[in-house]
Amino acid sequence: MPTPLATAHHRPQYWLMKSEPNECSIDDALAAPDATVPWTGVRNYQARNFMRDAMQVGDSVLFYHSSCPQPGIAGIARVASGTRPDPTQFDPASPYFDPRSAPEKPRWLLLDVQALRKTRLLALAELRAHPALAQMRVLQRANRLSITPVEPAEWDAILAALADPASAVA
DNA sequence: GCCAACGTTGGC
DNA sequence: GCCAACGTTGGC
Repeated sequence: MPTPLATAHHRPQYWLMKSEPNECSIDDALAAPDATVPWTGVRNYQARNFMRDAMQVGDSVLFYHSSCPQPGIAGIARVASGTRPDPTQFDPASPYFDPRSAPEKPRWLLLDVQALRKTRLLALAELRAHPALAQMRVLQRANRLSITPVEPAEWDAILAALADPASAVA
């Protein structure tokens, strides 16, 4: 799906990025130097194009834990660099190795993500139950994109839910 | 481990 | 360029 990029005013500035916590959890990201990790392993063209064409340094990121016992939003982060080739595509020992990609013509990109803080886990079920998030991209059925834009109103609703201890599940 | 959904591949 | 087969994602 094309993203409107014609004017800076309409460029998405909020994103949700999925990470498998047994690969890189919010704690892992916070423990990294400068709390910054290279976002390796994106192997989907749409997600790559978001990084390449739309995401900019300073954009806000919901750090989402996926493929784990407790999927949901686990922290807040920011885009910390522009894109560069993802070195794992050239590494035969990496699970992200892509034999069809050549260093002189890299197929896959990454950017740096800086973790800002850990939040309480805003579980997937809680996201689904929130009326303001009904249209949220990541909640649409069978969404497999690892990077999705987040609407400003959705961002606000999520931050409000994160800040509201009454809505926290013990 | 199951399986629905969807992206990618490759034969034609 | 079609489309069936295949692989992957990711919640459950």
